[in-house]
Amino acid sequence: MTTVRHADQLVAPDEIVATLRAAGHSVGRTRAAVVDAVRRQPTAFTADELAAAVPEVHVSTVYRTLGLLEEIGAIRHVHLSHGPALYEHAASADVRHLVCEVCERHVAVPADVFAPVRERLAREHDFVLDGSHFAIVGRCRSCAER
Amino acid sequence: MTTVRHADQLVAPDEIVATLRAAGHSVGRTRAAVVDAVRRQPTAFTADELAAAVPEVHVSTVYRTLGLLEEIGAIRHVHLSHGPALYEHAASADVRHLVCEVCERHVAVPADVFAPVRERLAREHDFVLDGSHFAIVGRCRSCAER
DNA sequence: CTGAGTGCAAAACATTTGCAATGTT
DNA sequence: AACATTGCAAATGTTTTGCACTCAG
Repeated sequence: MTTVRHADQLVAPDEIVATLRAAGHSVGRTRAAVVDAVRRQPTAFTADELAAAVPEVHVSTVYRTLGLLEEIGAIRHVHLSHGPALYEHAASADVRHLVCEVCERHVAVPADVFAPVRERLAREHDFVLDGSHFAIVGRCRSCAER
Repeated sequence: MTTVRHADQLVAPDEIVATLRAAGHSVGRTRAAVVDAVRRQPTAFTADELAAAVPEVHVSTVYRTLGLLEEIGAIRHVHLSHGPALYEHAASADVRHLVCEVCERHVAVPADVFAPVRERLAREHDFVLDGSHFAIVGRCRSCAER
């Protein structure tokens, strides 16, 4: 199982900063540095990885900025099974994350794979499936074979 | 959305204790009390709820016992979105848990609802879906309407 | 008697929060 | 100056663990 990485979605230099300002937030060096680091991350990254990329910024600030970026819709986060949340650029393709509960590796698959269950759950159980915020857990081939 | 509760699966008085002994574990009053409390719980319960039912037993012991019961296959646990894990009698029907990410309520639906995706994920992505250990997250009708 | 089981305190982990200090506009 | 943003330390909530003590077989 290979970890699929979506096409790198590097948002234009200050698009995020612009949105931030438009929403009435101030952007000083600290915040600018975090935003910049976000842009430089591969599509899926943890808060910790991001924090490591900006050692001069305190972790709690990283979390706060991440929350803010999520609020303005620049990024979003998914929870894999256990462990830290994964952040991704909101612009990334409409994918669902599959995580192997054994080896923890994950793959992204097109969201429409779930269309049939989605429809059935909606029709028969009044339930709107949302595979975007929590990963779909299972086992990758090699781990399933054991 | 109503919280479906499976038929109460009260395992025979000392069936669990018997299995425990058969597996070479000793069962004193503490462990017996926890096992008894497990039997008295409705199908899905949290470690905390169980602990509350046996105030004389330390929480860490409750967790250890829960782990042991899981090891011998008497119970199993599911992770709803956030918050504590839900334990359930292993004997309960083959269901999958749907959790509303807004109101946190959950419903159990027959596992076969997922058969089509299961098959497709297996075929096209070498991935064995396991909806039994982590809940399927989405929104219940009333929360989805907002 | 001897190993399994238990209580307690403390750690683990990811994330959040209160507050005072600092920076931005 | 006025208000938003930060760093830091401490809290959060769930679960685990090390260790010394106690109990079951």
